[in-house]
Amino acid sequence: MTDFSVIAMFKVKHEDSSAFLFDDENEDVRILAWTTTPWTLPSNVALTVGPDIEYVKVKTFSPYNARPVSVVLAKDRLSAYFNAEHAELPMQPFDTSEKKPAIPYRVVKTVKGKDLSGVRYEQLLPYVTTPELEANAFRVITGDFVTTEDGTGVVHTAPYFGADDMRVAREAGIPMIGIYNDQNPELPLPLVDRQGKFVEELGEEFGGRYVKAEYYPKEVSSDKEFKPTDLLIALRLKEDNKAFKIEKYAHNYPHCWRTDKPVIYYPLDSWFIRASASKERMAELNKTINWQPESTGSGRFGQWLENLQDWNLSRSRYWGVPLPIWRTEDGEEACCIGSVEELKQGVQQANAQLGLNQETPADLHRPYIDEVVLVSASGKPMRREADLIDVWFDSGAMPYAQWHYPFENQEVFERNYPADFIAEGVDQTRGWFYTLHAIAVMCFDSVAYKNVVSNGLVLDKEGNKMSKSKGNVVDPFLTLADHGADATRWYLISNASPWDNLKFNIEGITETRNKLFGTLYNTYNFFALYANLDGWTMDEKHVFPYEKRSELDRWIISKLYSLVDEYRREMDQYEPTRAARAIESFVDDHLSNWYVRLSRRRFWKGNMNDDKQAAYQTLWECLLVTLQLMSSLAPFFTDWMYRNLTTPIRGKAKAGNTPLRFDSIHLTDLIEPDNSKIDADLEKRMDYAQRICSLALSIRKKERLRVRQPLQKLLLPVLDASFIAEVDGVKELILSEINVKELEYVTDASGMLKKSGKANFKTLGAKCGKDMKAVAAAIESWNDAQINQLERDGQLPVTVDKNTYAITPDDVVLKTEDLPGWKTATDGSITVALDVTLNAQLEAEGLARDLVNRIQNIRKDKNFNVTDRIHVRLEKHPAIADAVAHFGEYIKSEVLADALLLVDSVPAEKVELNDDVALGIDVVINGL
RNA sequence: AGGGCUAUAGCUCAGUUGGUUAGAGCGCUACACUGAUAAUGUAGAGGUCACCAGUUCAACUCUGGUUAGCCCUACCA
Repeated sequence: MTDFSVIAMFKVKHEDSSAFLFDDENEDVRILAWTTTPWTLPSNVALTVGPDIEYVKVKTFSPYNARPVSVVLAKDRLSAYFNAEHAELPMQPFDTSEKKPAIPYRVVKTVKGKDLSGVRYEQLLPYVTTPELEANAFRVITGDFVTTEDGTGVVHTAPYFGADDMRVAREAGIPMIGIYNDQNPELPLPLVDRQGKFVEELGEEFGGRYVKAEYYPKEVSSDKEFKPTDLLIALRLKEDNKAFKIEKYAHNYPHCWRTDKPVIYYPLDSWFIRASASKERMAELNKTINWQPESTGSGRFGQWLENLQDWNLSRSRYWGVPLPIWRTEDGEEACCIGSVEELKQGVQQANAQLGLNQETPADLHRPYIDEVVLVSASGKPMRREADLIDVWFDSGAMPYAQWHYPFENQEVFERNYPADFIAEGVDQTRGWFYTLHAIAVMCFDSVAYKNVVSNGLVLDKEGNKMSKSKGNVVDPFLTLADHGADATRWYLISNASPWDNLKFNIEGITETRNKLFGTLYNTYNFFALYANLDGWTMDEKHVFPYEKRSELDRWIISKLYSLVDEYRREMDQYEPTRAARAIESFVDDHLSNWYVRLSRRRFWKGNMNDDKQAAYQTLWECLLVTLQLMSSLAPFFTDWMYRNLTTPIRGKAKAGNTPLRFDSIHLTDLIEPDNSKIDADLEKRMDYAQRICSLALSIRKKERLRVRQPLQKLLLPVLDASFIAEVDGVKELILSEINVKELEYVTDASGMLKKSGKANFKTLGAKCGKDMKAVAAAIESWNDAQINQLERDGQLPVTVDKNTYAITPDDVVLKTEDLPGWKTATDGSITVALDVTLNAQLEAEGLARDLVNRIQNIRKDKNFNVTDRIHVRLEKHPAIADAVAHFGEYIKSEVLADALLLVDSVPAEKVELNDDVALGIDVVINGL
């Protein structure tokens, strides 16, 4: 807002203590002080200077009337008010009729702020004064908050209207200015009343005027002749030769959030809780609370506790909890009521002693409670203090109030206190988090909560705060209606840690839905399709033994229980985002993309047998446990799927009292960790398998060799014997996944292996220090012979300058170089080479698989049932002759064909088999 | 003004006690696979790790400073 600001000239009194500022007794010396609130000037009692700031005395002429004057202001502010070009002008009065007069000046003295301390001046607007003020106020004091960023470096100090002012004035022993009356023998009333009007003592000119223009009714303040009080004061000062400069000044000023009018700071009597007395204990106990993020607890909250001020409880309002404090009129005696029972006794006592006929009000709020009169120890009536208690006290008292503790429910309270966990916005650090803590520490010497998450804000997708005026608010109800609660919840938690601000993007919810929920749904759908066909249900009493399950089954079970571990660990540490991401990775990368993809055949091939049983049980367990882990974040989706998976066996489970007896997933017990199901070696083996497959597929891609085309051999250069044993465990899996016939290890013995070394910077760094770079270069230049020597001897010396280092195998990362003449690919320490040569046998098999694929596509196009048996007729073509001859039975079993015939022509459209071959394929259901 | 958080690919985010090819998903492009098919895989393009200085053999990582965004508290004489 824009206000009239004024630089007032405070006339220094000529005394012994100020003599250094005067050249002679008649010199007019003024101290300049700036204010944007001229209405506080009648309340001025002191001028505050920075003790170490330099001030200058400047001889010049008063800008409004050209009278000689000497002004004091901060040296740094000189250039703001004096044009350096005018420092040389002859010292004579300027012409006041000029619009922009050149005002001559001379800097004649420089002093430190602390030297000015104690200098007395004449009261600027002497409407109200007392002998005490005359003796002790109206002088210069020092304060550390003074700056020279704006104004004059001298702060006009009116203790009633500013906390800093109040503090420095008190420290300096400046008395209060104001109106004394019978009700206020100690503390005078301020010169502005609670309506925002100057008191009558300010005379006809100002008495009764609102100090802010906004407080006037619109019809008054909009009048052309209307002048705001700030301006009237400025003009009064100008007329009296007390103003140095008057101008409009735009600044931030606090406004009431309801009326949008400027507020004024106003001194009020208040009741405080002496929180500062227990700040050490609060800080101490705070250290036992697990803050998430930690920095809010130690930083924002911890530092706030260290500088803790007393807690002002009083609020001048009507609705709320009344302060339970009664005082005698003279304030000598007081009591604080602690319960309804005490109040009743107090009322009875007062009735008896004061001859009253009061009843204890059933409603303890205003206005009823205000009517209650109690009696003091000496027999005087006591009335309630009119104020209410800060509503934040209510929030902090919540743990006790909710149980009406200590009057009732002691047991349930003690069982549940302190709280295990609370969460609120980080903006509540000084609100709820504090009030809970303060009350707990002061009343119970305890924390109120053991764990706390202070969550960040939800911003719009650009990172701006959502606000109605900007129109960037996302409607939560629409979002939930459109995208569902589960995907929304999951997105909120998985996208960013709760304590980070979240850039909310609706597309992120779609991504979550497709990626996690879509994949899980697909996996479930796949499972349900075949489980229904086979009429399979889980039998909790006959779990297929884990040790008899396949490598792949045991692997995904191991992954699952590793996930259980990780989930519990992260959740225990209040890291829900990490827990959610671990689940996402399991579902997408491991369960769907590896386990199901590689296991599909087991579900649809053949009749029920041990392997199929194991596959069903494994996938079923993975789904169920995953759902359970997800259930707190995605309550609806998981419950729906849980019931789909378990409803058929509910009766049996209830009868047998097994874990699945519960109708809802939210009633089940969270799965316990089970280390016996975790096999780290197996997980490592499978990791090798995944990487090896990925490498082989990338070679196929480069060489344009489709996966249906079988290849003869995969070569795997190996660096140590354990690698062979590990890969052997997953060999079959690799070969079938990449459609290769055999896997061959390439070792030193083959003579094909060419190795190179690279420095392991981590181990070598500590060993070699400055010579690191030279040593690393030496290692990279090693030839096979040197590397073999290292492996044989367990060490190899490298000399740099005069230092010799014994390099051990741990210091070197070995890798194999590409095998000349082979197609290779490398990922870290793993290299694979693929034999890409084809022969007639391999080509025929590849074509057979192409045929299977085409026939399957036709089955699908024709919407055949997956169990339908068929007859197939193929148009004769030389390209497929070998394939049909050698792989006819294979084709038939794959496509559930009872007959596969080669005929001259078929009544069907030609199907493209590859770039060169197209032929007619006729597929009909057997018996039709 | 003080305190706190954040800054990495077009977007959303990972990145362990500093260690040498900085990753993922989405999006884009190409290809493949397919009895999960409105699904899936592989590959490609895409980075001054906000900026500056310091410590170190080595800094996205540690220290100091700067800038920008946000939050809290105070003040705005």
